[in-house]
Amino acid sequence: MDNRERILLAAARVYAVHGFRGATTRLIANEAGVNEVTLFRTFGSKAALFEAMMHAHVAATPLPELPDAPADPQAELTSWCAVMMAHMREARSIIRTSIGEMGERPDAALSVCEGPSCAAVQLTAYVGRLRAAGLADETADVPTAVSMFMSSMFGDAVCRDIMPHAFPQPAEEAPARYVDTFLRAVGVSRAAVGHRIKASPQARRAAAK
Amino acid sequence: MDNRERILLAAARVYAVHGFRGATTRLIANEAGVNEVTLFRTFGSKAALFEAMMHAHVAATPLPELPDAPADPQAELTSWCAVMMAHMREARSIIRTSIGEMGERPDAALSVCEGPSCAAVQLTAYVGRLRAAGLADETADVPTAVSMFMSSMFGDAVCRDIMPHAFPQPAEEAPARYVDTFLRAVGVSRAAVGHRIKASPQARRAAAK
DNA sequence: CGTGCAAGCAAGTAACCACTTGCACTCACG
DNA sequence: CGTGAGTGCAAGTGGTTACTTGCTTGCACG
Repeated sequence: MDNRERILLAAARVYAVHGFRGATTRLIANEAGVNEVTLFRTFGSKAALFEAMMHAHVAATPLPELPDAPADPQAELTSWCAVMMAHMREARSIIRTSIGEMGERPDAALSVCEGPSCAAVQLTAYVGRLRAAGLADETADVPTAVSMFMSSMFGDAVCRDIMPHAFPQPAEEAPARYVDTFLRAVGVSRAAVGHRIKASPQARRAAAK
Repeated sequence: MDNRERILLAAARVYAVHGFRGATTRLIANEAGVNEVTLFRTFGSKAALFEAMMHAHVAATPLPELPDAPADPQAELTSWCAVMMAHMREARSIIRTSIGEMGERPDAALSVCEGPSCAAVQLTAYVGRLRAAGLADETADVPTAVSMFMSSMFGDAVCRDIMPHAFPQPAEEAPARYVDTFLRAVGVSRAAVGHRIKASPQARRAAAK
């Protein structure tokens, strides 16, 4: 691992705890085990360093995907949700700090919210496919359900460690429970899914993969 | 309005934008229209000023209450939810900043989360009363539903202004829609409520108030 | 061997910060 | 009128911060 990478990782760690103002170049250099001057020679300025850090961070976390042809919504959504939450939980300190600095540095917060935004679009499209396949209730308030589901995932991943009493179920059970409640809200019952999967050639094809 | 109050309000405004480190005593004094020295003579130190500011802030926002005897869950929860969200939305900048400084100043974040925590307890108790009155499904996963509902309210109130696309419904419709989805999740249908209210003397008493 | 590049080290600079001190002013209250 | 509390103003203190400069060291490569 070269110095550049070491500094980027150290900057992320220090930023997560102390914020932009509190993350002094001295602290970062110590954490990275390099001389403070090296930091300036490599990145030019503190601001440039943090820009590079944010960019590297979002580039390193790819979104999970939802299948084009839904076969088992409960299982597919649960694993998708678990991966999303794991990503967000891992970055929770950086997310919190970035959101907290929204007033001073909007760019950081916006780049952090990019991932969840794309995920919401993905999820909405997936529910659209469920509907097209006749698996979801046509009258459900899908936008509201999606937004509540995303809020729950985000809130759990980012806040569980600081206010654990707000999340009664154990962390490993949470994705399945959120998905369960979400599916009920958009009118996808287990019975209906089992019934339709047998009836729908599209779903049968997907399940056969 | 005396100087002390003026400084407290100015401190809240500056803190909401710049955070603890960024909220310099000079900035606060300018914002309050007083001399910087007055700030130190009144509060002693910057830390003491912010402690007083946080204390004054939580003392100034009382929680809304849910009725002891549920009569119209949909209406009661919607107005409760609207008041809660209005409170949180008004303090959203301070909430964001405090949460962002969790790593450095845990006290601030915890005092900010105090209100929503009490609200969750209130809500859970209310659903318990719905169950006791035979108005809610005994098999529903109430803790998960409550936690998702709280996350949705919190997320909407705190994040809607910075990522509006994540909240598709207009702000004024959101409480009713969240409550609707929540009630479905805990098995309270409008039909069942109407039916049981006529049958339950407890509910009739409450409705007569 | 010599050349050049990357890195460390020591020191310094200009700005900013929380906080202090000393003095002058004002104004209600006796 | 006098006194004391509350405030403003100017200046300063010690510490921290981002960033710079000048010099030295180690090491790969021709």
